[in-house]
Amino acid sequence: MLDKGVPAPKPTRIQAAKRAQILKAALAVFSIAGYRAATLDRIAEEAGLSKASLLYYFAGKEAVYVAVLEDTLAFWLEPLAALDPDGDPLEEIGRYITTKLEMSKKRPAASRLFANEILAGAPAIGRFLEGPLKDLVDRQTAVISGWIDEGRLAPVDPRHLLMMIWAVTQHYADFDTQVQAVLGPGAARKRFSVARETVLSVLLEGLKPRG
Amino acid sequence: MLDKGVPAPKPTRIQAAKRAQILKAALAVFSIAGYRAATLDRIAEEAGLSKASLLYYFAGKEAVYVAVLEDTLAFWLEPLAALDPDGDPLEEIGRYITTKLEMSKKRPAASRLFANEILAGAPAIGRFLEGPLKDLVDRQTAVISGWIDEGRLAPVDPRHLLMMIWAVTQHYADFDTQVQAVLGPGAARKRFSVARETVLSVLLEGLKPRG
DNA sequence: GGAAAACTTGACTAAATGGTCAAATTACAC
DNA sequence: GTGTAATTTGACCATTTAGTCAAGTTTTCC
Repeated sequence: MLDKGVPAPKPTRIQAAKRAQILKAALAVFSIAGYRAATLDRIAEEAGLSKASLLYYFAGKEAVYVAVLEDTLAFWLEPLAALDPDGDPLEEIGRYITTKLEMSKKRPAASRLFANEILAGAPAIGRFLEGPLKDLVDRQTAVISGWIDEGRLAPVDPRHLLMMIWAVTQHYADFDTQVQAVLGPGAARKRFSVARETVLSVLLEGLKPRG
Repeated sequence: MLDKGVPAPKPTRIQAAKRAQILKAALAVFSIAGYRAATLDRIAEEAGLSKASLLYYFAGKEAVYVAVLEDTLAFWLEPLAALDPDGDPLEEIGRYITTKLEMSKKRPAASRLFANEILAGAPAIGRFLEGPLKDLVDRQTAVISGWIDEGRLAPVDPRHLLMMIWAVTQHYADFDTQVQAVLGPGAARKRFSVARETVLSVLLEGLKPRG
């Protein structure tokens, strides 16, 4: 997005490797601390190089941040694009919920990174939200609306349905501290499997076409 | 909690007024920026006094932050404590959801303040989560479990049910930027009323006792 | 093996920011 | 009104941190 100068010189093997290394470290640090509290020194340490060296690969703190966001966005939205219009509605939505919960479990840093960014008012990805994200949501809500029109799903607002699913699934990544505190040390271990059962049970039952 | 020295001298009328004024400004600033990005200069400006003056009323940045959190916590949890064991389960839960959504609409700063704090790992209120909050949740999940045992509610894990409700309702405060971007300028105006309909419809239907 | 390019970093600068303090101003009790 | 306590703040200090740079080291390519 805002990488190289004009003619985009080919990146060396070392550049690719180091940039990936830095992005991994940056995700870890930004997702825990947020943009402002994260420091380049901390990211450099996590990536195993000096701050000056880090700044040889990225133009500045903001450039690192934007790169991490872009690097993670596509991955995070992938499952939504995978909704199959020809599949069974409840199965498709159930699979989407399961996948999103699995992602919250395995890649909580990605979810927290976005949570921090959106909470701060989405200064870096505001355009993305209004553009590509809205487009994807428009497309997939059309699929859901189709299912509703065919009477295979309860009639609810498809956009807000998606938001409910995002809210519930990402909650287990973003607010894990609270989840674990409230569940207590015993139940915290199984939190993701019980969450899956509960969420699937309530949402799928609530979405069944009404007699 | 960590206010005065030993004998707790009586606060003047001016002190009470100024502290309230500062807390209001601090909520606005902390909730948007998070702890680290918020500056005392910004809070002082918002409160209409100098930074030095602000520090006459509070021991330091952290003291202001803790005071704001404490000031907001009880208010935020109030509706949960109001669940009536003798009421109709679906009505009680529906009222809880409606109240929480209403709070997200009217006091989004409070929700965002907690979201930032929990995302950062709850450094300031970790003890509160494990203590008073967990106790309240334990008490109210017992109420819900009672309803389930009586067959008046679908059998779901009551703790995760509460988390679903928190997730969905607070989402509309914490992620409002995303919500508005995805809904588009037209639908954003009515977002809270459509959210209420959708959330109530899906969750209450999903919680009806199963035949 | 040598030169050029790519890479690395310690030392530095400038800006932001939490916090201190002494001096000035205001509020209040009598 | 006068004196004391409460309040206010400009000026200042110390620390943190993003970003620069020149001087070195390593890699690459012939």
